[in-house]
Amino acid sequence: MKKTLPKLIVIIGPTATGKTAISIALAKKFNGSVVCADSRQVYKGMDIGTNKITKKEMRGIPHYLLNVANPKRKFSVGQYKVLAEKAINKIIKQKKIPFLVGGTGFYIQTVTDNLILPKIKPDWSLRANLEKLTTKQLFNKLKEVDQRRATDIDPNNRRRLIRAMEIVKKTRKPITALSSKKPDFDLIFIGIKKSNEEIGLAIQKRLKKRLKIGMIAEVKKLRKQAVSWKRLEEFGLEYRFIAQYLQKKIDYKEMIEKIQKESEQYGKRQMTWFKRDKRINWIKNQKEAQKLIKEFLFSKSLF
RNA sequence: GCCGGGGUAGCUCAGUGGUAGUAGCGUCUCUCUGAAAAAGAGAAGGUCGAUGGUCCGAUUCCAUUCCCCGGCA
Repeated sequence: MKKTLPKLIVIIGPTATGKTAISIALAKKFNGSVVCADSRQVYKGMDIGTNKITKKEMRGIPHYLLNVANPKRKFSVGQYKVLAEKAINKIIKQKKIPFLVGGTGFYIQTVTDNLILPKIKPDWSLRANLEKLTTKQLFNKLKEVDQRRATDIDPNNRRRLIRAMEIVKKTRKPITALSSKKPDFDLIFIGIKKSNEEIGLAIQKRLKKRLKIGMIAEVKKLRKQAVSWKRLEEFGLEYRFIAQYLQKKIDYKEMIEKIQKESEQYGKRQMTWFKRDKRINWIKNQKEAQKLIKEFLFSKSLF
């Protein structure tokens, strides 16, 4: 007898496709709570710039994994996975349906595929040291200490090389094969797809609106809270270019153009990630999603 | 109208008498196990404004012509 896993509904899609609106409607309909999967919305005080849902827009649906990190500190997938699973289990205990909603593919995958991440936290001073080596040196070093990982890693990708070295140095042994456990949930993936043109227009519209309601002021406020310019640059998109604008490195028009363009590119990159996952049911509208979820939740399992 | 600068990849520009550049940006494809709005890889695009001439050979030299920019009038 196969034990039945708790159900998890995953809603993904690139930026500006209306994930938020659809997820609220669906959560309302199916007694759900939302777990956000967005690598920037986890930070406190980053609301307008990340397009974070407002209290009002939630319409009473509980949201988890928003505002769980301090923007001055670095947050990462490892932390995300722990917190997200905790939230999902809490929702299940309340006899509600968890909706995992967001655009950060890696964060989502870590939960849906139950990836086993090496339990080594980032060590920023070690990384700074390794950063001094050339890419080739890093790769050769890794080959010495961990043959296996050296065969499947991208030898040009310094960031990955450094991470791999970090793990070996801390554990003092080679990295075990990358792996995942059996998933903890019965999953359905719903993807919201739109044309690049539609996305471009939606980005434009929402950018205009957010500038009006104080997106620049939000960045100034973060600065007052001692978030460095460098840190703001790291966040990318609106935070990066507003920071550059406030430092007079670019003018207002340029700021808008860059946010627009890079947001569009970001959306395409998100699609590159999502396209690989054949489990995703791509939908055009809310109705299709509703139908899929209804079947998923109520039809008797055939196994 | 005169003087000067320019018209080469979607854009900004390199460049050379023997049919153009590993250029930057963009575009497309892709990778992805603790920075993921991150980081990395690959590919496709021009026949060098137009016409005529010199030359074995012109994108490169010459002439004419069209267009753009700056200055003078």
